[in-house]
Amino acid sequence: MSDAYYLHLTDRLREQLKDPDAFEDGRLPSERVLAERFDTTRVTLRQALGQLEGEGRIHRSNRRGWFVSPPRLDYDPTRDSGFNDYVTAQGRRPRTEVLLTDVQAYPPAAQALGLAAQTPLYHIRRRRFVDERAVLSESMWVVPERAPGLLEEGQFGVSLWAELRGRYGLTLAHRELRFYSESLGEQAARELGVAMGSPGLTVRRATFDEQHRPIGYDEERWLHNALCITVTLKNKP
Amino acid sequence: MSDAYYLHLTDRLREQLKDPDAFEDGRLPSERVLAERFDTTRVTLRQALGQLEGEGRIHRSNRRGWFVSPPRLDYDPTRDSGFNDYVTAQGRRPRTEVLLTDVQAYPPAAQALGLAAQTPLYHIRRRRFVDERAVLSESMWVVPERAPGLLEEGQFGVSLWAELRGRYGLTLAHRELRFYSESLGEQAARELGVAMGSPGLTVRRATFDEQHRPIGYDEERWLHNALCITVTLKNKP
DNA sequence: TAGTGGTCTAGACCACTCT
DNA sequence: GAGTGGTCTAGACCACTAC
Repeated sequence: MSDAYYLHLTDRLREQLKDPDAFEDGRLPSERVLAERFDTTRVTLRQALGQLEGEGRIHRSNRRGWFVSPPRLDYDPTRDSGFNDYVTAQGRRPRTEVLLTDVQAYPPAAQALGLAAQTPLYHIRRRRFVDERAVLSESMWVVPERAPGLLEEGQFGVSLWAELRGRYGLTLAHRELRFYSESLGEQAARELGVAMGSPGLTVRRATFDEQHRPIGYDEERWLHNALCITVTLKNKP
Repeated sequence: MSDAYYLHLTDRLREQLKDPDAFEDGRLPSERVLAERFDTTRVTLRQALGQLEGEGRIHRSNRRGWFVSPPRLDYDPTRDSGFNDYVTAQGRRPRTEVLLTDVQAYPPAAQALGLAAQTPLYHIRRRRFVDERAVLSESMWVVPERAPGLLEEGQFGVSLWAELRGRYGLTLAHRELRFYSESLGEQAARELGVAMGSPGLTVRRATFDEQHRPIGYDEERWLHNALCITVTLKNKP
C-alpha cells in the first residue's frame, strides 16, 4: 500500500518544502497547477496535501490557498506567563484581538470550577495571532467575585493573568488541565480562517487559589500544527 | 457553507450515534450501504465519516470498517502509575504486547537526555490495547547504566516504571514532557491497524533522577480520539 | 470468495478571496 | 472578474479482511 501515488506526491512535495525559499510568501502553487504538474487529478493531489497537513508541514487558509507551516510554537500551559511573552521569547510576533466580552453562564465552566451550572461568569473571547497567522481561539470565564469590575477596565490584549495577579492580588495555586485532539468546530474554524473540520488541539484549564476557591476556566482551540505543548515537572505529584 | 450536504450527513449520523445499541458490535454499515441510504456517493459519504472521525466519535480499522468510538481514556503522563492501573481504574480492560527489545542508538532520545547521539540504549517497543482496541504504539529507551540487565529479565507486559523503581531503586524526580498533534506515520499506523495518515497524538517524555542523571526517554503514538490528557498541578512551577 | 475500505479518474458547479 | 479552494458526481480497480 506504500506505493499509492499520493504518497509519491507527498514525498516529492516534502522534498521541495525543505527549501522554503522555493515558495514565494510561503505559498504553494494552486491545487490545479500542482495536479497538472504531477499529472493527476485534484482529488489525488488533495489527498497528498491532506497528508502533509496532518504531518504539520503545510496548512490552508480557507479558500485562499496552501502555505508552508512555520515551526511549532512551544507552549507551557502550566505557566501563566502571557501569550505575548512566550511568543516574543521565541522570536515570533504576537497579536491579540478581543472578540467579545459579556456575562454569561456556561455549565461546563461551572462544572469544572465546582459551581452551580447557571452561575453567571465574566466571559472574554479572544483570537490570537503569531506572525499574523491566527492560531488560537480562546474563551475565558472568570468568577465575578474574584475580580469585580474586570470587564469594565481590563486590558485584555495583554495578559489576563497578569491583570488578575496585579490588580486583584490573586494567586493561581492550583490548576487542572485537560488537552485532547479534536477537529475544529464551526465557530473556531471561522475565527481561525480555516475550513470546518480542520485538525485542532483543545486545551481546557480550571484555576483555583490557595484556599482552593475557583478563579476561572478557559478553553483554547489551537490549529493543530501551530504548537507543541511542553511541561516540565520537578518531584512526583 | 454550512449547508454542504456532507454536513447534513454528519448531523444525521451523529443523531444515530447517540443510541449506540443501534449498531451491532459498535460497527457502522459499510460505506456503500450508507452512501446508498443517504442517496449520495462514497466520496461525499466518506467526507462525512472523516468529519465524525475528527470529532472523535467514530474510528476506522484498516479495511475492516468504521466503528463507534468508546469514551476517551483519561491519561496523566506526569504520573508513572502503570498503564494497566489507570485503564483498569476507569473500568476498561488493558492489554500489552511487547513488539521488540534490543539495544540501539536513537539520536532524538540521546539529545533529550543530554547524551552523545550514538550512545547505545536499551530499547523496548510495545503496543497497548484498551478493550482489545490497539490505541497506543510506544517506544522506550533506557540508559543501560541505570538498569543493567533490564532486557534479560524485565516483565514488560506490566509497568516498566514499577520495574525501574522496584528492581533498580530509581527515583523519577524530573520529567520533561512534550505533546503535539501529528498524523500517524507508516509504522505506528500499521501497528495500530489504521490507515496511514490517521490523526494521532504524540507524547514524548524524558525522565531524570534526583541528581538529574538521565534515566530514559519514551515516545508514545496514540490514536487521537482514544485519550484525553489530564494534568493537575499544585503551586507554581 | 465475497465484502470492505483505500485509491483514483475526469470532469462539474459553487462560495469565497483578491485586486 | 479571475482565481482559489470546497464540494460533489458516477463510476472504476486494487489490497486486504473475514469466512
